Amino acid sequence: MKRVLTSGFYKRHVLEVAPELLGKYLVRKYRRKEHAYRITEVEAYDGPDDKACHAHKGRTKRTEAMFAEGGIWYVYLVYGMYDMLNIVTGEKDYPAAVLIRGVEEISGPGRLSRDIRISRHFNGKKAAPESGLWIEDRGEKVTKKDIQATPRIGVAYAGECAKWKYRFLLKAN
DNA sequence: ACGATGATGAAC
DNA sequence: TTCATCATCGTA
Repeated sequence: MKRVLTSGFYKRHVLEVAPELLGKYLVRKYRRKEHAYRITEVEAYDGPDDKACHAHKGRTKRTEAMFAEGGIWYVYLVYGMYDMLNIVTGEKDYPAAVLIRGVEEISGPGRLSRDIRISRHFNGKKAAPESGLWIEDRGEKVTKKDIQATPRIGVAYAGECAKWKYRFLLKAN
């Protein structure tokens, strides 16, 4: 059973959406072929009070996509080299998103976007088959005890927020 | 352990 | 317009 996730799934609180993305499939259509990757690691970025969230300083040109309603991509460049892939969550005008940090067989968000040919041209696009990049539920059941929560990576600058357990991983079998 | 590499936002 | 900063990776 395959079901494409639609805006109803994404238009909820980011902390509800993030762990549910584990075990779902990121699907990339490229040159008429579909490639699916099982999501194993995500991080939540939640609104203006989260100092690790780009939008905590306010609405800017870069973060504009984060303020859209849930279900669109937010992609941006980091360290001058790598594009980070995020899916926006929640209602319009509330900035929150989930960073897709790892999928099976590919480690690291920088390699992920490079290997499956994602770049900033997806920024602001909808997560749907028409855009060539979306997420599917393939019927896998993931329960709370399959999931581990830890602090986020690479956000030491965020003070207190750096300690929040907003990173979710599938435990190894 | 560290350099590559460039957009971003804030300060001057 | 200049500067420090950065949600990373590959080579050492």
